Formats: sequence, structure tokens, C-alpha cells
Amino acid sequence: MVRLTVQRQAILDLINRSNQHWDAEELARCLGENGEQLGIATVYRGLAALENAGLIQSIQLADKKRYERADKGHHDHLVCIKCGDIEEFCDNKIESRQQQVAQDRLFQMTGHQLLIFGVCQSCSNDSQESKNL
Amino acid sequence: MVRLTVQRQAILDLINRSNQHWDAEELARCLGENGEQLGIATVYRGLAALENAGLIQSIQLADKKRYERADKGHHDHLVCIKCGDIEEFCDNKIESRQQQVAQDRLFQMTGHQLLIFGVCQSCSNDSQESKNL
DNA sequence: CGGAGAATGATAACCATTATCAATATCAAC
DNA sequence: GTTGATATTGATAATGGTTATCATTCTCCG
Ligand SMILES: [Mn+2]
Ligand SMILES: [Mn+2]
Ligand SMILES: [Zn+2]
Ligand SMILES: [Zn+2]
Repeated sequence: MVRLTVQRQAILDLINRSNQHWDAEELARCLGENGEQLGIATVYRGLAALENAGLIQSIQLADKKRYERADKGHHDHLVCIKCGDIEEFCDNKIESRQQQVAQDRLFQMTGHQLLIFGVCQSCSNDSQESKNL
Repeated sequence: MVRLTVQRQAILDLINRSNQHWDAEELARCLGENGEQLGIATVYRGLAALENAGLIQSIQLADKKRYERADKGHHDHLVCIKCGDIEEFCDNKIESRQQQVAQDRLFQMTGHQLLIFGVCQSCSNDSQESKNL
């Protein structure tokens, strides 16, 4: 059981009341702007503790870890290589095929992460416009 | 077109003649032990250049990037959380569902990475044995 | 040959994250 | 409420993978 200190509660509340994928820095900055200033180390530790407890979840991007609400349940992500935007999806066929792949190899799956990279709709509209100048 | 210098050729040869997922450090060390000593910055730059040219491919793990032969074509990975071992697989159903997911969202997919985490067969055997002491 | 441009290598810088450690906070038992 | 064991905080140092810098060297082409 996590000790829900005021600091951790502040982190959890902010994440729960938003729909973003936060990194530690952004979270610390946003909390600071709202009068809840906490040390960056505390943010990192709090995030780890909350994730351990299953109260939040995370995705590991190339450069940093990003945290989001856990109440949405598991899903995977589309990451725009132009603007960094992150969209979500969950495909049951993909999920079950993964189970199958692991089972076939006697591999005890504990988790997975699927990232789809590309250009989001709004970014591909933008580049279409600039072509038509 | 990549300039295939002796340093880059050495990197490429080592990767092509093995079946591992190398990180930059391992590669530099192994090359050094075989009389092909090159600066670590050169290794990083060489790997990036070779990957750009499509001569090698990589996977981004949480802590570091790992490189492997490109002639195996695209595939995804099972990563053992006990021993770090990396197994490979390719599932056409998963691949095509990904295309579909992206298409449905008007997301122009350029690539993806699927990592399945868990305990490999040999590690789960090991922990079974230790239970039977 | 001569010179523009690219690559190399030693090393500094970067940046996300973790470790350290003294100061506080928390909680249970008295 | 006081006390003490234990956990958390926060400032800051350290870590580790990777990139930037820059002087030197290589390569290619005219
Ligand atoms: Mn998400
Ligand atoms: Mn592979
Ligand atoms: Zn975008
Ligand atoms: Zn293993």
C-alpha cells in the first residue's frame, strides 16, 4: 500500500483530472504553478510509487517516461513524429495474438508496449496546405 | 548514400556476422578486442548512419538502443525481464491490424515497435528448480 | 597536387533519472 | 500527548546513455 502523502495526492489528482501523458518535469512545473511546489526527486519517487500501486500507468518513449490515468485501462499508442501528439487505441485482436505468440514460445508474458509511429491527421493536413502555396 | 569507411565497415561486419542485439558500448568493446579500436562517438555516429541507410536496424529499449542485422527484415521482440534475453517473432495478423488501426484514424504510419515483456522459458525453468530445493 | 566536405576521436555537455543524506513527517505503542 | 521506529521529502550530487564540439585526418574530385 502506498502512503498517500499530500505530495503524492497532488500528483495523482492532477493526473486523474487530466487526459494527458505527463512527464515528470511537466508535472512538477504544473504543480508548482498551482501552489503545490514539490521537489523533482519527490515527483519521480511519487510517480514510481503510484504506478507500483496501480493508481497510474506509464509508457516508455525513447527519451522519457510518460504517465497517465490508470482508470482508462490498458491501451496502446500512436505517436506523431511531427508534433509529438499521442493518440490511443486498443485492438483486441492484437492483444490476443500477443498472448498466443508468448504462449507458443513458453514465454510468461507480464506486459507489453506497442507504439505506432507516424504523422497524425492534423500534421498531415498541415503539410498538405504548405504544398499548395 | 553512406560513406563506408573502414570504421563503419567494421561495425557493419560485426553486426552482420552475429545474431545479437548490440548496444554501442558492447560493439565498441568487441571491436577493440579484435584490433579494430574506434572512438565511442564514432560508433554512435556509425550506427546512426548505417541505420539511416537501412543497412542495420534497431530497437529502442527503456535504457538504450540496440542494433541488429537488417537482412532478417522486420520483426518484433520478447524481452526477458529476468535475464535480458531477447527473442524474436513476426505475426502477420498483428502487423495487418496495426495498419488497420492507423488507417481508421487517418494516421500515416511510418513504423512501429512492439515489445512483449515477461520471463523466458529458461528463466522460468530456473525459478521452478529453486522452488524444488 | 589542392581544396571542399565528410569522418574521426577525445572530451565536454546534455538530460532524464537515481542515489545520497540530513531534515521532516507519519503512525503505532505507550 | 510523548516517543521512537520507519518512511518521505527535497536539495543536490552522481549516473549513464547519447549528442555536441572542435581540432585533426581522411576522401573524393577537379
Ligand atoms: Mn494513453
Ligand atoms: Mn531482433
Ligand atoms: Zn502530429
Ligand atoms: Zn530470461
